[in-house]
Amino acid sequence: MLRVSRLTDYATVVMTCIAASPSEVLSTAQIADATHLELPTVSKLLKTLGHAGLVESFRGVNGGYRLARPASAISLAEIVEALEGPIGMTECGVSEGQCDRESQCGVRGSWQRINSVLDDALRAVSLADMLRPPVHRTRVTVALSELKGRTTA
Amino acid sequence: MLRVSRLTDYATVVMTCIAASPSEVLSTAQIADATHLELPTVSKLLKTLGHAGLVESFRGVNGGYRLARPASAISLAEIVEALEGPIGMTECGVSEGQCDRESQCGVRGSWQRINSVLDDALRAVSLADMLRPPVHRTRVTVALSELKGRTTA
DNA sequence: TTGAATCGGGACTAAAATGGTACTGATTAG
DNA sequence: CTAATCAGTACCATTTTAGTCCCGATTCAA
Repeated sequence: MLRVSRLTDYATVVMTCIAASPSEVLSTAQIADATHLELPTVSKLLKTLGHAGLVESFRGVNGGYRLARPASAISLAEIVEALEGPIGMTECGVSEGQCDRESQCGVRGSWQRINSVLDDALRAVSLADMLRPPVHRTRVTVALSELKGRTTA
Repeated sequence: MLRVSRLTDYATVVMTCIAASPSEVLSTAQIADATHLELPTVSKLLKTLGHAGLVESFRGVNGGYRLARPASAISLAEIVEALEGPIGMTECGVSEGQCDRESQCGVRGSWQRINSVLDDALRAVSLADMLRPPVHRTRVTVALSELKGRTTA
């Protein structure tokens, strides 16, 4: 099964939880409580998300976290990248010459194409989309038509 | 980084290698040599691919492997599924109630949508596509327009 | 000024997945 | 009958991942 790490999965839940109360500063404890995740885990996630510039932190009493930008301006891709680094499904890009046949180039090219499709799909889903009930969502469709235009060349 | 396991990556290389010599029976040793992968690793991969019905095996002297179907009828998705099971990026489907808010439903829905895009993209790339040089490939484009039609509803 | 609440950063541990290896048995061709 | 080859299983080492803990820094408020 292709997968995203469990922490990344959690991160989307945490981000959605924060997005559900915009303009409120939520403490780690509140978020952990609401999401039913362990507090140290949530803390670690928020630290990472903060480094990525996705949430703002406030120290001291009544401190906590808030979205750094409106939910509509934060994409699923950014959350994934914050936790896992650049989006990609293989390590072809880094490791060299494990198969020097011309066929291998085709393999690499195909994977890169898959990566690109996935990346665009992730980029097309915003945090605001994730807040909405799962029906009648249309942003992915929009993204795919853009994508079609782009890859037709 | 989102990823597919290294073995899955290897499997695509092995499959492409076999596809490059259609109607020939290649031994594990030949394939290992051509792909620069360890022989036991290739052996393990081929067994798995055989179970999935993607390659045919022949025992005994001059035995080996051959594609079970034409390369154009084998998709990247099938290779991935053979190695990793059903395609999906999260385990939301199995684990229950880790977050009982309505927001969580949005998260799950979004991930399922991503899964679907990815699945379709993988299904749109055939082994024959991977044999071709990486320029002027058009199948993904075709697939995306189909996909657009499908998700527009 | 003091203390409590809270984030920040890093180190650490335990568990799981992964990749790779070895060995033994079954099958087939010559 | 023998050598070549696939089939199956069990095993081990390494890496990655998840999760926890600790302590310092910061802020608010009494």
